[in-house]
Amino acid sequence: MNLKELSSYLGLSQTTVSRALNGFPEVSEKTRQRVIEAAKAHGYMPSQSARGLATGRVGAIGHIIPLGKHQMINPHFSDFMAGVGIAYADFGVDIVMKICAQDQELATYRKMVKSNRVDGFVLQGPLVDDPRMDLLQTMGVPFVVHGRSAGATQPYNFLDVDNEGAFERATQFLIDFGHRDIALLNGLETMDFAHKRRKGFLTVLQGAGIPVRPELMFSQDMSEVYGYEVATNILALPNPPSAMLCASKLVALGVMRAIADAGLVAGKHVSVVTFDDDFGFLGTHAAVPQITCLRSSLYRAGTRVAHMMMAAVDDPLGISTEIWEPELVVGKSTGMKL
Amino acid sequence: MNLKELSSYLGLSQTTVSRALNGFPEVSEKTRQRVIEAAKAHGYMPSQSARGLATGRVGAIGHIIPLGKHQMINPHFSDFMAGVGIAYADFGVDIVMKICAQDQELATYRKMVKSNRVDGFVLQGPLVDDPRMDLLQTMGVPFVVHGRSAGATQPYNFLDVDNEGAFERATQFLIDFGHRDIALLNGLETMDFAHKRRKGFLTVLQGAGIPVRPELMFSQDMSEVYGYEVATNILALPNPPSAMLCASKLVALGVMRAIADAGLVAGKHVSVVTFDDDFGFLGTHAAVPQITCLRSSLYRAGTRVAHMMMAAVDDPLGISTEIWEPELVVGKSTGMKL
DNA sequence: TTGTAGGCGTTATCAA
DNA sequence: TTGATAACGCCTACAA
Repeated sequence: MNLKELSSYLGLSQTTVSRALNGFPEVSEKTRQRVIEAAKAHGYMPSQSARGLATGRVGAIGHIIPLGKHQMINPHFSDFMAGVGIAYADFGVDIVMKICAQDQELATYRKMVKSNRVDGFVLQGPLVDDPRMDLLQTMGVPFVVHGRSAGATQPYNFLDVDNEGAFERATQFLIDFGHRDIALLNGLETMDFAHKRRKGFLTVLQGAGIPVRPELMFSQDMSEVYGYEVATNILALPNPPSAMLCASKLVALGVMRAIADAGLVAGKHVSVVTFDDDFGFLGTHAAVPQITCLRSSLYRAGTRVAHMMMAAVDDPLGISTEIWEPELVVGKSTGMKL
Repeated sequence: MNLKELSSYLGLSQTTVSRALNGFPEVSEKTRQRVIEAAKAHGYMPSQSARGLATGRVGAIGHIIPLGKHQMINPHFSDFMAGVGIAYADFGVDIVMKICAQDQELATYRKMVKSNRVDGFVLQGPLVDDPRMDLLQTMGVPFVVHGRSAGATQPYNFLDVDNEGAFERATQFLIDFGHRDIALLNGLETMDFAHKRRKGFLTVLQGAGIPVRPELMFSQDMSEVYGYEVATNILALPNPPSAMLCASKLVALGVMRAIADAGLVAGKHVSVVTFDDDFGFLGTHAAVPQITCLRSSLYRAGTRVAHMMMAAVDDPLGISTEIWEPELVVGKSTGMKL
């Protein structure tokens, strides 16, 4: 059933039916009701291709996932996407997801724009210097960044957590407990978020006059194994750290395992603080409810970004930015330095 | 740049340019080259909306993810999607991903079909009795199932692993080691794969004349915590199992943790076998390389399903089915019953 | 308040 | 081998 059939069935013009369905004010309420009912009864839905062609809006937002950056195979990503997807549903918008080889990323953006596949993009995992913003800005396509990019030259829409401030607070929190030898198990520092966390960490250390120990600073893809191996190694140092600051709960889980394996107790012999993106499938809440963390919901970030995206499509010129402050949740993994 | 502009630039008709670009044989090689070069130079890409309207093919496959079934927030899902996505790229096809509330699932399929959003669907996580197949079959939409559904009435395209056979082998493997008290930590048995695994498990137990102990059989959403808690409980039984069969590496990780916490050694005091979907982000290979497992790659399954999907779109009547046999990889988590 | 007619960018049919 | 021309299904001035 298409518009033509539906309207001839109703004895109305396509125009009137279209207007009735799209909520135009000039249609009489009586006609509108009749149209809406008939549409529902016959299961009429406008063809997205036709509508896209006519309006220039295709009702889809692009999410491009370069494989090999571990974005896809990664719970942080999934949780965020769930939030985005649920919010899009309210707008009748779809996710067009494109998974591509890493070196095809920019080309993929270009193709999707040229072929008019989407009305805009959500960018995830921004780097310190990220070429995507420039590309999309010169192409004139609306986009929203989850995170920020320190190297950006023009204003752009973004939603970020205050990574720098969060790690300042966490570091200060540990210092207040008397810790001076603090390890940093950061994410990859080409990523903007990790760059900012490192910055926050160093700012507070230096402010407190604590010498930086580069051998306690790590920057890697976040995984359980990474946490386990690094923690195992540094706990075996002649002068081991008394506290560890982790970039992800995944990493912290590995750290906790290493601490246990070393016969130590977290919160007593070693303090652990982690950034907690608060995701569900590992059941980490139940497993290790006790880790002190900076918490921010990726799911909620996703829904918010989706709303910002819709606004950006409606008004390509307006810029909106948001920075969220993570909550510091004190658990049992932190305590006074022995 | 659109077709009209490109063709007038070339001094050719739109028809000829379109034909040249789409590989029609009647175009002279010389013209074709000229067209292809100009198209590349100007970055021309056909509008998908227009093409979709003209051909009826929109170049997109639907993946509908009901939230709350833990599909999205789940590494099994991600790994499979990565494979699918990479394979689609070769066909110039996109994933249209729709995340919806659980009770909206069937309605969402209907809407996407009616609005002509996609050329077909990939179905994941089929239940023993799954209404989706019937729906899509009556709507006449091509689809491929990753997995199977025992309750299906009509033939359909699917790719599955031999879950029943795999668990038969695993169970026999443990029995051969002298184990008789074997726990089953299965996935949710409304899911077809879990149903089949249970069946395989029971078949072999009964064939060997080993009494079934229902208090050692569990069926839940697969997570680390599930494995940990169940294993902790059953190891404390007066008559604990000497072996455990897990539905997922996530579950097995929890089991291993519980075994360690109980001061036992896997492969010595307790044998553990797991289904291993072989995903990467947890770095489980490095962390626990030793668990005996039935292994099958979700990523490869994804690429295969994508190819089957493309074939199904080209020939909506042809049915193709595939069943893969997982590999039994013997690790150190299994040994003779003490 | 409703209808007519043209256009969105392709592909497909038919003729040259 | 190429080119007019008519769809594809919808939206939207403009007219009534």
